[in-house]
Amino acid sequence: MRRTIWIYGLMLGVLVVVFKTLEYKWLIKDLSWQWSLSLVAVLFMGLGIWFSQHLNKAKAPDRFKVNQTAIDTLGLSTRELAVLEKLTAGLSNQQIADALFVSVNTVKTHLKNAFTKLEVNSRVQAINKLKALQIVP
Amino acid sequence: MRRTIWIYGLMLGVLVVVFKTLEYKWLIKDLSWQWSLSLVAVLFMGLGIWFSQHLNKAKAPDRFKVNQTAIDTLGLSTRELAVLEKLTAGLSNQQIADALFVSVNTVKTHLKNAFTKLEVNSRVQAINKLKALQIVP
DNA sequence: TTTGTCTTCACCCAATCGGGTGATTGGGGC
DNA sequence: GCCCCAATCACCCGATTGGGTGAAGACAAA
Repeated sequence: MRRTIWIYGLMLGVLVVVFKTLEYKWLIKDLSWQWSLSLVAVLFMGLGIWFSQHLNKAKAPDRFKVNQTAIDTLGLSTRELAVLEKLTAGLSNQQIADALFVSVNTVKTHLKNAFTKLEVNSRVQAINKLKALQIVP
Repeated sequence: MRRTIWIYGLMLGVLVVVFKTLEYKWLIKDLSWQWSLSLVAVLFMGLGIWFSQHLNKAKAPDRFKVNQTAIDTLGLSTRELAVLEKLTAGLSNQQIADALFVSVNTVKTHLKNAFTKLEVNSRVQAINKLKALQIVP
């Protein structure tokens, strides 16, 4: 939002410069009134499109925002989240254990507790719920 | 793309009308040169932003389009796809069997073949690959 | 200090899953 | 007619998973 304000401010500044330039007809002394006007119109329409695209692109690559509220209400711990993240990547319990430098039993415990908190009873259901709750991308 | 062309054509039409209006100063006879120019600039920048947003919104509702090409190159059959779809929903083999009115063994066979074609060896990996290939949402 | 939570690990057991082999049926194409 | 392939099902086996119980250390809060 602050970004938008800055951009509009900048646009107004540019506007002033262009007007001053046109006012004294430094560059366009040979151009007629209509032509200079259309130039300005096209220029600013282009700028509008460009800025809009830019703003959109800035927020469009729908970068994932973790839903911390959901994590808190579910009561998922740090370690449980780490295990779930690996789970989402398609790793087996043994692979998760290797990745996190813990025993398979530990991974199983974390997953058991996480499943209980998520109210699911399979890995795929867990993943679907995590995605639905915006806890993982 | 054709849509864009239409819009730009329309914009040019509006441009002409505005210029004619300004040329004869029907509405702005009391306005100074700078003010009318800034009016045009702001107006067209706004139009540019508006059109850009509009175009973006038109294509943004990223509704899912099945990647039939990927399905064909992988050689996934109709039944395999049906099973994979249920799999994605988080169903167990038995639940898939009940949903599709076939035996669990059949489901297992389809899944086995599908896994081979997808070059994966677990349900979660299969889901990840299917999503990456845009075969399921 | 006691309590509670998080993290770690172990053992057990039933259910499920992944993977292999083999067989039958029906439809389409040669 | 013959062949191929999708679809269906069966059986087997080892690996994995889901779920239960228990316990120990660490650490923060009461």
